[in-house]
Amino acid sequence: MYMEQEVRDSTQRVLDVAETLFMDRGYNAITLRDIADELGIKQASLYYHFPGGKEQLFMAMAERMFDRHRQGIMAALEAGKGDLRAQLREVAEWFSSQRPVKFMGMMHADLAALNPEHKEQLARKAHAAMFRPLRDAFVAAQVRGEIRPMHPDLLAGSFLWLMDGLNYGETRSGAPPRQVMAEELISLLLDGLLPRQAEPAVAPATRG
Amino acid sequence: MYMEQEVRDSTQRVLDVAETLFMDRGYNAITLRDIADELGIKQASLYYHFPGGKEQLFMAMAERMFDRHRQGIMAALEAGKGDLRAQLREVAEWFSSQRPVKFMGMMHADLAALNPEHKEQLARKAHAAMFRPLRDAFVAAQVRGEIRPMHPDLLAGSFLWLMDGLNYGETRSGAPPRQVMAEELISLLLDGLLPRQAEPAVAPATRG
DNA sequence: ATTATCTATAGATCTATAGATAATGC
DNA sequence: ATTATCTATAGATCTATAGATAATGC
Repeated sequence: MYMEQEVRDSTQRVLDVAETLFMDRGYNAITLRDIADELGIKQASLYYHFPGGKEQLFMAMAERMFDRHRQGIMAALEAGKGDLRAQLREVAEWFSSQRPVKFMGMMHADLAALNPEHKEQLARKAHAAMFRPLRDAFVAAQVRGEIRPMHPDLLAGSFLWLMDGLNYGETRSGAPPRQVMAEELISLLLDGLLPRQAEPAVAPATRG
Repeated sequence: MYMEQEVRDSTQRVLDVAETLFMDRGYNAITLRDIADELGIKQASLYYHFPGGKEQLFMAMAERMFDRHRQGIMAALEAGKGDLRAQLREVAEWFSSQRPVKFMGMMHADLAALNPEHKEQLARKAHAAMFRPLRDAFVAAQVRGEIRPMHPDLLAGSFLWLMDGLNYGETRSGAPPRQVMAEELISLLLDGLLPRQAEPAVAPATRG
């Protein structure tokens, strides 16, 4: 098992660097040379780890990333179970603990550069890892009556999209910290923008 | 003035194609050959219109696009003046009338490929064209008391970001039409997700 | 023997430049 | 003369392949 450990380590290091660079500047902007330089090795050496070249490296990086997020998101949803606001806070905290995802920037341009099978495969994985668990959480909250009925796909997409958005914009000097912005976004989603009336102790069961 | 008209026409055609391709797949994914092929001309001919090459072409395309959106967004805000929900609907309608912006996908990877001056210039223009008018509208709505106090930058960013998001995702077969999704997003922002109590005829002026 | 790297290089693009050509309108 | 295109090509990358080399652990 020593050998295998060894392999994992150096290959994981390649994936780490690939993830940083690809997520930051996109598939097309990053060359194998960029990745090799960052690792302090030669470009051709990457083919030892990924004989399929750039596309295989990208796929491996993306799949590892989605697996990690699937795990993190599901743990977050479990931790806040029964209370949507708590769940969303846990998910936001998970994201802020991670390298910025730039999930949508990736879905934008990067997927288009892959061959159709790989593209399909990654889109499916992204859906299962990030989208579906969140959508299920929104559906459950609707079943509990915690939130009003609304297209759960739209809700999951909006939440993910907004969380992802926090990772762009280079964090200007004047901007509040990410933690605060995430909390405000959750409040925006749940409470909305219109001023609230004083909350009654018990919600009336009225409906037109 | 005939000549100038002539020049505008063929150059505008180049910009039209450049906008479609660049916005769809990103700066790095699109080559000058792609653009020339789409136009039915040779790659070298593009240098007649843009001697500065690819980067100059991208800048001209982006600036034209932002000028157009500045105009459209300000007209939309004016049309719905005094009522934030009406304003947001008008802006959403404006966006749906336009080629998908993929504004954020662009800010993600594309800007990084430009030289620092161009990058700065474009970021500034994007801010003035799209962000600032919307932020001002949110501030005005807060002053009117139409919405609760909240960081207006975050609101403007979230709204733009969500509108932009509608342009990704390839519009699956099962998904509701963009028009409906935009309306739902506006309702999400303004009304929030929590179930509303029956609305009183007059809002109480209470505050802890 | 296996792991992880290297050098060298072929082949494919891509951007950009130089200079020629055809059509149009004075 | 101006406008808009073309051909040809230099120079710079980039991906990927072939085969050599050094270190480690049996």
